[in-house]
Order: sequence, then structure tokens, then C-alpha cells
Amino acid sequence: MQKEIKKLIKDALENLEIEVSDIVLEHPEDLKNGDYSTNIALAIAKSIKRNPRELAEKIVEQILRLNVDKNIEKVEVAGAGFINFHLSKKFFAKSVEDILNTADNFGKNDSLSGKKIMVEYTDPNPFKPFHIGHLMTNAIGESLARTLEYSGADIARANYQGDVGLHVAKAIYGLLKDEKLQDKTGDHNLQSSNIGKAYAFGSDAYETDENAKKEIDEINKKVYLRDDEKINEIYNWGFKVTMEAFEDIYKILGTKFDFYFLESMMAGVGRDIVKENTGKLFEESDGAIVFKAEKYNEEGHPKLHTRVFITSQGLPTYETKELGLTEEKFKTKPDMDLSVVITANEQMDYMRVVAKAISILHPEYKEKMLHITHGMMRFVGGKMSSRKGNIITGESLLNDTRADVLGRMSGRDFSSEEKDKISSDVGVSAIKYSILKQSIGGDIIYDFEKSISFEGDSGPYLQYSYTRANSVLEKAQNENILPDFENIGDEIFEVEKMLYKFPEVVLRASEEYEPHYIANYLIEISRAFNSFYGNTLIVNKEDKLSSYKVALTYAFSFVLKNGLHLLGIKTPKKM
RNA sequence: GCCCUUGUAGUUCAAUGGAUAGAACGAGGCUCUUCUAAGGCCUUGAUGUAGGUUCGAUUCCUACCAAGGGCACCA
Repeated sequence: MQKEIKKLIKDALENLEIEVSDIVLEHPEDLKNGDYSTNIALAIAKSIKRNPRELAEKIVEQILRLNVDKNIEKVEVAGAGFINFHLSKKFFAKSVEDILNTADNFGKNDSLSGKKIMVEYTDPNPFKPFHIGHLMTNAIGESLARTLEYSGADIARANYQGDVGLHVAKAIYGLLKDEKLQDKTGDHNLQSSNIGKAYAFGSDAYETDENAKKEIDEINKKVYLRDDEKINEIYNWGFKVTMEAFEDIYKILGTKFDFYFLESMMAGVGRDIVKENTGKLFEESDGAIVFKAEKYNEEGHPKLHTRVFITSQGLPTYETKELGLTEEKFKTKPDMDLSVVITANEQMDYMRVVAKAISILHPEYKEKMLHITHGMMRFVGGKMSSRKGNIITGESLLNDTRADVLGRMSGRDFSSEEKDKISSDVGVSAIKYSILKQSIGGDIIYDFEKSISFEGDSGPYLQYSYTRANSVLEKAQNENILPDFENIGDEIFEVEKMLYKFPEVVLRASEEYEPHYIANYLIEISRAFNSFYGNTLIVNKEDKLSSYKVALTYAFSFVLKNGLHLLGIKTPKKM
């Protein structure tokens, strides 16, 4: 439709002997101003010395002369010289029919068709709890991965995990000090949570107890060298159960990773690269090997600074491991077009330095790396503790939220399995929506009560809208009212005016790596649908238009389902 | 000190350089003999400061103010 209208404007301008290269056509924010709008008269009025409003009138005159398209109902001049196009009921009915025919595929585009993209996200560390930041990165990463998939990309999901380092030694120290925490009788979640406690204990001891610090440093070396049988045994067990516990969380969240990269494997790869290039790209400084990135500062780009790649102790830093990781990723998928990494904002500056080093070593990777950063999650009230009094981890937030939803469903007539499943899906949706409803760069002020209040602007509101549509459709089936486009009537509902825009929203979210466009769109269209639902009896044998209204409901349910999928949110049929 | 991010209703967030700056929460009122009231309808309020570019700036540029993050052997 956009193309047709642009062509129409272009032809109209040609008739007036005006030439323009680019015509901007947009959806006005307010539906009163039509379905499409162009500012062309405003844009060119000055250069050809004409009054914009008069010029707009002339253009509309030409458009009306040319237009034989039944999809456009009305063209008018408004405001300072905007030309607004109102589409016809016929167009909207046709778009509803298209959605029904496309169904689960509605919203897809081929802008990234054939592109191979790896997205790395989540990155929790074995031996440490799955914290809020991991939850956040996961929600964003999964949504971006799905959105890029909708644009036709071939996505590989990757997870990068710190399987060595001080945090492991701290946990093992805690496990050695309190052997009860090594109890293996419970399931892996219980065992993993004990390891989390051991980590907290060791972490605290490291800060406050000089002897503990020495001991932990000693353990750290042994973990690295793998030369202590007892420690190896604890390590192998701890690694296994914490990784298994993460898998349970991924399952609840709806993520399935294709690749796992371990930090211990990257250290060697990265160190070889640094060593090979020392004296060239890297240089020695105070016993360490560093990259003086400020030498490569460019005008108009963020300023870079020096970073240590190999410490004076000879140990590779995070930067070196990241170097190795990038190398490994491209080795794993040699024909990869883009490697996306998602982390918190705090990693932005040194990732830029690392990216600079890589792009000098591998100019061919330069345009194939993308680092996306997000803000932090902060809690209203400042108390970072969950209901049980512990520090809020990603896991505790997830469990508390699910439990709350379950409580809310107490009066409902569902089996306990159904309740478990639904409360889990709704709880995940409450959290994910809170994260994805705003643009990803900024911090999120998380209000636990609000996220599960389910009013207005929330994931459960969207899911609830879906179940309502679903109930309508069930009833329609029972009464044998099938979608039909014979009688469409004259009235144009607000929800109709929004449905056909879904693919454009998906494309924009995909191009800008911003899932919140989808979240905002879904809220708006759900509101429009709920309003339609509240004011109209959809399934009604007495109503000639009922079949079309059922079709409209089907179209809405497809759009909502596909949109929620892109946010990584499940759509229960009932709740 | 330098660099990055962000400043919008009381609060939490929107707004490809466009029209009367949108929602939600909060507050107040109405609403189930209708397909799930976790809903709908109505009322109420904002662009940090000072300049600049533009027909037009919340958006772009400059300075200032404020918040968060980063700046060599942690990740």
C-alpha cells in the first residue's frame, strides 16, 4: 500500500512538473489524521517558493484525478500542509483476510534472508547464582534473536560462561569449610543453591579474612592447574550441577542455546593471538602486555584507552579471552555475517577497545561485530532482598513471581498441573515484559508489586487479551460462525487500523535492535481490541456482520500470538 | 579530570525532524440478565537550563546543570 501511495504522490507531482527524490510517508500518531500522511508539500514549498498549504491543495487535486484505487477512501489537506490518506474499509477487510491466510507467518519479512547471525547472551557463571542481570540479558537476547529470525536470519544462540576464575575458588572454599553444602541427596537445583551459599560465604571471607584470601588464591591456582584430586572432584560435580540448574531456568524462560563457549577454553586461544602480535599491535608496559588503543582514536568515534591483555603475572585478562572467543566464534561458523554480543552497559568501554584490536587483526570482522548493551535492573524501595529475605537472584525473582501468580489463581477451576504451567508462563511474562517494554539502553526501575499487578501496561494484560480472543473464537466455533468477508459493514474499528502495521513494527524492531517497539505496539492493539470486545458482541447469530467480526478476532489473535512470541512470552489459551 | 549513557505528567515509560507531546500506575466517578471485570468508559497533569540549525526541535549541534557507568594488571 505504501508503494502505491508513494507512486500516486510522485505522479501527481510530475503532473505539476515538480521533481523530488524522496517522498516521506508515515503513519500519523493520531488515527484522526488518516492512515498515511506525507509532509511533501511542507518539505518542498520553500525551495519552489510556494505556500505549503496551497501547494498541498494542488497536489491533492492531482491525486484525486489520478486515483482509481478503491483502497483509498479520502485524501485531504490538514494542518500546515500535511496530506492525509484515509484508507477504505475494503482495504482493512482485505488486510484481515491476508492475516488469516498468513497466520503464524504474519509479521515476517526477508530483510535478513540468508544471513547467518550468532547472538551471545545470558552468560551466567557456573558456581555462582543466576542473577538479575542474567535474567535481563536473557530476555533481551532471546527477543532479539526471535525478531531477527522473523526477518529471515539464520540465528545461532550462544552462551559464554566463566568456568574458571576467582568466583570458582570462592565457592570451592565455602564448600570445603562447610561440607554439608556438598550434600548430593537433593536434586541439582538444591545442590546448585547450596553452591550459591558456599560462593556467598567464600566471597565474604575473601573480603574480610586475610587467611581465607590466601587460601582462596591457592585454590584458584589449583583449579587452574587441575592438580589437586579433591578439588577436581568438587569442581567437576559443582560445574555439572550448576550448569544443569541453569538449563532448568532456560527452559522456564524459553531459551535453547546452540553453542556454549567456556572461558577456560578461550584463554589459550586469546593468549596465542596476543603473543603473536606483541611488538606489533600489543606492547609491554610495566611487565604487562597492553594494547594502547588511544593510538587508534578517530575523529567522531568514542575515545579509546589502554587496556591490559596479559597481566605481569602472565595471566590472560578478560580482554584476551574475549579476543579468543571472537576468534572461536568465527572458526565455529566461518560463513557468519554478524556476531552480536549482548551485555550490560558497564562493559561498553572495554568492549570497544577489544573490538578495535580485533578489527585491526581481522579487518574482515570489523563490520561483522555488534555489541549491544543494556541498563541495570534496580528495585523500587532500594531493598535488594526477596520475600524470603535473601538477596534477589534471577532465580528467586522468577520463583517469587510464579508463586504470586499461582496464589492469584487459587479460585480458578484448573488442575494443579495446569495451574503450574499457566502461573509459570504468566510469571515469566510479567518479568520479561517489564524488561522489554522500554528501550534497552536505560536502567529499569523494577517494581515487584507492579509487575505482577497485571493491570494496564503488563505482560499478563497481553496474555489476558489473548485468552479473551481465544474464548470468543471457541464460542464462535461452537455456534458454527466461521470467518467470512461477505458482509464487512461500513464501520471501521480501531483494531483494524492497527493490524496491518504489525510487519512494519517487526521490521523496525529488527533493524534497530529494539524489542520495545513490539511491546508498545502490542499494548496499543490489545487496548483497541479490548475496547472492541467491550463494546461489541462479537459472536452473535442475529448479527450479519458477526462472521467478519470473528475474522477480525482471529486476525488479532494471530498478531498478538506472533508478537508475544517475539518477546519470548508464551500464550496460554486460558488463564 | 577525560569518555560513554540518560534527563519528558506526582511515579514508571513512549513519541522514523512534524499536526492538540501518547500510555500506564496513582486519585475520583461509572460499568457484568453479553463471548474470562487480570476488562471497558469518563475526568485530572510533563519536554533539566541557556543558546544555535530548521518552514517546523522532545528529537540534530554547542555550553551548563543533574543522575548512572567506565577510565592498567577484576569480569
